[in-house]
Amino acid sequence: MPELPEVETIRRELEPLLKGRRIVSVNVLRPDIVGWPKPNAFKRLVAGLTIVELARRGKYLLLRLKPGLQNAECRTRNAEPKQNLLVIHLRLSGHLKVMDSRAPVQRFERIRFRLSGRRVLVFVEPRVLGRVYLVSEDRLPSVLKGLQEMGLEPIHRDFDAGYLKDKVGHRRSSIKGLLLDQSIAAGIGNIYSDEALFRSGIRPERTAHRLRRAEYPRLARALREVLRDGIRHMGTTMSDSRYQRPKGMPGGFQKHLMVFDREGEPCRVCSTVIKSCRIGNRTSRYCPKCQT
DNA sequence: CTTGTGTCCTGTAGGC
DNA sequence: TGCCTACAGGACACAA
Repeated sequence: MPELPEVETIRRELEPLLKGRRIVSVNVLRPDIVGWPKPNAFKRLVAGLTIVELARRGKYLLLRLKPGLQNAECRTRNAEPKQNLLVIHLRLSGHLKVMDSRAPVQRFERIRFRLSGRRVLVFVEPRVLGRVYLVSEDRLPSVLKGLQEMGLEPIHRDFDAGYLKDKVGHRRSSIKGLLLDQSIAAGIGNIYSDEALFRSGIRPERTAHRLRRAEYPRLARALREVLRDGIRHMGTTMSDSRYQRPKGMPGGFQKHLMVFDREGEPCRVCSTVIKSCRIGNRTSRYCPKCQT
């Protein structure tokens, strides 16, 4: 469930807890979670590096690392290509916790990073779809194609009606499906696409190339605003979702959802019953009256 | 290039 | 009560 607002909230809350800490060692409980390189190399290369900064691109969390300065071991390590980014993707159910180093193994714990200062960073991921990668900045495009081909984030200043029309104006699939494509609008998932389509009055199954000219600015604006609102409320925590902030707190945007997870309930604007439909193997919710 | 479909993986909700 | 199936979701591989 983590989409851009959830990952951004995690980034903001994690940064003060992780910045300046050294990764002492790594415990990999589920090797499948390590996307690159092989788990053993991952463990060896990440140990000893210091976290200097947390960044985010779409739904990817990026921990910028630098070699430790004092020990001699680092000089030999510098001869290898510099592995300076720890990339984490939470996929559907992943979350990150910073805890005391004595904390017991968590339910669904997949990886534990032991940190300086008696802390640990724990990656909890029930569905084992999330991934961690250790890459150098220059190899990022070849290892993580999704990051390389990522489109603009709707909160980027250049994301506007013109950009959106260029990307989807000629395409014949549903606008909903296209909004989930990270090469078009980075960071959008099922929740925020449904909400943005509601706000712009567009039905999810509408074919992109048949959108009217006036609908592009509305959609671009709705995407931008729904993400900003999501960030402001620190993300969406559904009753059945595992999204939580690093200290276990829920987000607050679920109280503001207009359509997502509301099928069968009355529209908050016009009281019409919210409907749902399947688009490319995903569920989409909309108001039949407010959205045309 | 574009589009749709299946897969990864596991817990949980709902049906019977 | 307990078993079974469907479903959830993001990214990507693959076929048409």
